[in-house]
Amino acid sequence: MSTELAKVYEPQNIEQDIYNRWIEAGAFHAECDADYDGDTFGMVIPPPNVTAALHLGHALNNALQDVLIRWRRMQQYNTLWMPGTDHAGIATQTVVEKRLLAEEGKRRTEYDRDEFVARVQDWKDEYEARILNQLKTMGCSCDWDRTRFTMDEVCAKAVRETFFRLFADRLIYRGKRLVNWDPATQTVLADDEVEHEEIRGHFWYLQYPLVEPVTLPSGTDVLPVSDTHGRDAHATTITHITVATTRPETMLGDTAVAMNPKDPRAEALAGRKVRLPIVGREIPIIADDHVVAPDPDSDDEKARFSTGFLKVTPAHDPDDYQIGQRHDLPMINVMAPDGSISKDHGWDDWDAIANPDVENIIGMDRFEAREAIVEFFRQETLLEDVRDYTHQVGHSYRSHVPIEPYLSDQWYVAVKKPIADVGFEIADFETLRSDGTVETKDGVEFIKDTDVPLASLAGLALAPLLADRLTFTPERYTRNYQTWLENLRDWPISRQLWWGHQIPVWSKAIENVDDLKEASSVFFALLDENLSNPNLMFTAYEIETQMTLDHSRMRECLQSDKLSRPFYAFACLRSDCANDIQALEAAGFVRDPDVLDTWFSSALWPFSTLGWPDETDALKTFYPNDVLSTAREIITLWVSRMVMMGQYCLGDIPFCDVFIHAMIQDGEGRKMSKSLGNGVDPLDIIASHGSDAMRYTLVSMTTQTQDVRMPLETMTLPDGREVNSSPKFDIGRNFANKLWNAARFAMMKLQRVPGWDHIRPGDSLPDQWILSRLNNTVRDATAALDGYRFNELAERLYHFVWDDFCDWYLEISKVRIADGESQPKAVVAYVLDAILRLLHPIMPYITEAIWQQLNHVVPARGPGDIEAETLLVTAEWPRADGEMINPGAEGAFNLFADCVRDIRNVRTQHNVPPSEKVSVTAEVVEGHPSADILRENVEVLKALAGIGELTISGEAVQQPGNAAAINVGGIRLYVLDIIDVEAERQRLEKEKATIQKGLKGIEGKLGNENFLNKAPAEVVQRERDRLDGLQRDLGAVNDALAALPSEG
RNA sequence: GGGCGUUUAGCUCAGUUGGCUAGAGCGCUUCCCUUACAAGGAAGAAGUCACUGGUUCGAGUCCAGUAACGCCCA
Repeated sequence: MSTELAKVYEPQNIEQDIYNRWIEAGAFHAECDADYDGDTFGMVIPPPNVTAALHLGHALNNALQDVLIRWRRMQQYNTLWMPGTDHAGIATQTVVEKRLLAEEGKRRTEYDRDEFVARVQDWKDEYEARILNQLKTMGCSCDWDRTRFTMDEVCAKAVRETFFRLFADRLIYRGKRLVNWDPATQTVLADDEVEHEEIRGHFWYLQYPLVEPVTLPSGTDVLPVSDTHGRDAHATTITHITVATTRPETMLGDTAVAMNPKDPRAEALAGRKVRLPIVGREIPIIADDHVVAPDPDSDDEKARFSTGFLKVTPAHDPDDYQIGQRHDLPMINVMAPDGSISKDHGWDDWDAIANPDVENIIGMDRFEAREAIVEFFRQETLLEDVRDYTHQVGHSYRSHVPIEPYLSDQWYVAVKKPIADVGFEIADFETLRSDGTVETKDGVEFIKDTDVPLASLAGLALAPLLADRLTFTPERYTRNYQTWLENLRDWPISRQLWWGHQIPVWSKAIENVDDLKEASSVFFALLDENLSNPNLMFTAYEIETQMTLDHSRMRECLQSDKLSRPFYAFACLRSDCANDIQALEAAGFVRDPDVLDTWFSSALWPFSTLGWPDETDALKTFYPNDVLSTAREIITLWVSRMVMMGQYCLGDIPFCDVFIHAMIQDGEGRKMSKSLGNGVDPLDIIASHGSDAMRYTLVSMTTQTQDVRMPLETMTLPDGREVNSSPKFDIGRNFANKLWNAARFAMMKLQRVPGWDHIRPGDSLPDQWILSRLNNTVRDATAALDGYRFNELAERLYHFVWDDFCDWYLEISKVRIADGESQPKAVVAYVLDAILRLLHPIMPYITEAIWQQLNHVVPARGPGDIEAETLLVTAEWPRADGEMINPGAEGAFNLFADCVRDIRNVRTQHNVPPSEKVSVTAEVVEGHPSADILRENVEVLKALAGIGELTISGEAVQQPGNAAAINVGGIRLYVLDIIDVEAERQRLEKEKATIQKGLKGIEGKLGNENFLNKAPAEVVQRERDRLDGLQRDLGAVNDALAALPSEG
């Protein structure tokens, strides 16, 4: 490295080299020793999806994490920041499918599974490399040797083990349920993968003819749907009823019409039948409390639109599903997985009802079918009305198409089922019991006021929060987490995808005794004489009742050789033991083709990455971790499940602090996204501004709010590309440049630096002051980090460096060094040293670069004259020395600085060019500290304020004519030979007005009896002191005004 | 419908337990290419702290309500 620093900071020249040095030094690598008993600090990276390269949100989150880990590393903790990526099942599969379709014109189903997965693997390899490179470019100090991927062998083992344990604990079951189905990607989605969007749709009012006309008793009028229809209110015989629906296409699967039992018409109508148009199916009218009675004046929108009759489609609507369960209605599924109308997926009465009208609709897409059906009703004059209706419709968070409630077999995790044996002492349980936040119902402990059993997966996740062991910053997110868990439903974990962890369950339909025999032979073959096999777990699911058979029942069936009802037999394997698989498959068992929800593997991330279920040293050293930093939208999807699984698998929470960072929006408050074209690529910012500048800006923007806006502008990179950027990043770039130049200047001056032990900073006001400021800064910066107050950290350091160090201390040092003093050199070296340490977590590259140079120039600096550490990355974080915090010196220095500022102000007001020296007479009060302050810093004052002649007088001075008078805390300064009397008068009048404004406020307070009586004495005293000061200032201004030569 | 957030200078935002003559960065005005830095220096202008009430000696800060915008959940 050259001894000279470039004039302008050019990050591109140094970042790569410095990163390599850190890697070579192994600075990011955590040594794991199970016996290590020092402080550890661990974090896992929220594994970025391999779907796409990182965006600015990632840059923010990872910058914050890097700040934390670097800070703790400097505090000499044994630190681990675990890196890696997430396979992001549905998302990645979707983008790869799109690419294959675009580039090769082939659909997924035209490949076989292995072939397709290999293509996704290629994509993953490409993006994983890109992502890791992005992180490294940003300066992230992850332990790269440990980089994991949610589908690699280590993580897969943890997934497998967890699945097996859950399965063995009867917490995983298979069920036919109405799920959130994405017809585009053709997979089930969890509730939280569904986004609700406001849609302008319609309510269609469809008439269903009654099989026989019904006469209503008088006084039970059919309420008109709309006034324009002017139905005869006295009619008592009706031939049809009218249902209102937003999804007419589902009528093909209607199996009832429901009405509220309190509806006056219900008595006459319930139990009657209607004939479903198109389909011809006869379906009953039933009474169910769920139905909302019509009320045109209601606040409830549903009531305003309701006719009182609800078409019931149990296979295509969650509410209808519930009604169907209550009334034992048939479930008729009229759709194929792609959302088209189909007779082949559970349309049980097809043979009975098939007719040309309905056959015509088969094969149509659901939206096409909707139009066709509406048209049919219109043609048949059965369409009574169409009304506009704006409502929330669930959309897939991946494909963005409307979700279809769809009946299908899925695997679930039972989140509120009591766990027979948790297997660990959960510390939180005892805390909650003694808090009284546990109540026992029917022998089961519940978390108070919830239906969450303490010893359930939801309970395990909730307990540490309620016991205050898990905390969120900002605190308000606690509630998100809590309410979500309290209202949690079972977690559907199977996904109809190829990219992911394939479910380790083999199944076989047991329909007759031969099946049973075949199955039992393989069961017994795989069990040992104790009827056990640690690698194997059986369970079963009765097809008719949809009930999971318990273990003893199954064994009964097996041993009795009798089969009362058909069922599915399931075998879960803990590992892919070839022997077991072979035996199962030979007996007709087939492995479930589905894969697990991505979040299942993400939930294990904090310990799967550490090698669990093996008892590795890494696990012993770093589990539990300390902090998780992430975005708020995955608190439920991810954070809660990590806690759940950490507790379930290891008996402890994976981290105790969760920091939720803000979402970066564009200048208009919109989410950044590719489709809007308002995304920002971190690498572009790094290319133009440098990594440190980007990091500094992001950190300084991190307040406790939910969103931050980033006004965008287009920028041209050196390579000519036009990219999105933001003027905000200039903040960081300018600051980096300032620091660079300050260091450059300092090091130009740092020859023959005296040892710290040979200087006496206590003798010099500027030295005392800067050291006091420094130690305040160290204290505040550390406290800010402790409290995750990132913006405070950034701003505190900014102002210390720029204002205190550069604008004042260095400027003063120039004068003193020129004057032959060497002491400021030692102080500069020491303060710069501390600045580099303090800024390193935010701006690692530039600080390390300067550090290397400083080590070269002044290897030992600061108290003790100890040689500084070779690398800043592992150097020690400064500790605040309370002895050096000196409010007296700070006050004195402020007085001095005010003198400088006021003289400069006067110069500007009177248009004195910077090059021109002025003469100043200062009148001080002998014996007052201010007298010494001026006398001891004469040369500095002269230089900073551009003074030629400076006279300091302890005697009262007659205000010279042609002089501007300044009053600073008891010092009177006369700037001589100021010629512009009018400008001076204006300046003084303005000052007077300011003083009077202040006086008015204070006098108001002090004139208020209540203030004097009720406000704390110290506040009253402070006001009195301020009053004195202002009155003195006012007197001085008045004197000065009086002394001005009269006009003309 | 339930929950949360935001509303402070032209823009982006700070403002800890109420004590404020309300701050920062950018932008703006004036001067300065002064031997670290023009990505800089010096000086300056700029705000009924969304609105309405209340509590208090005292409210940007606490409470209640209103409005606008945004996010999450159902």
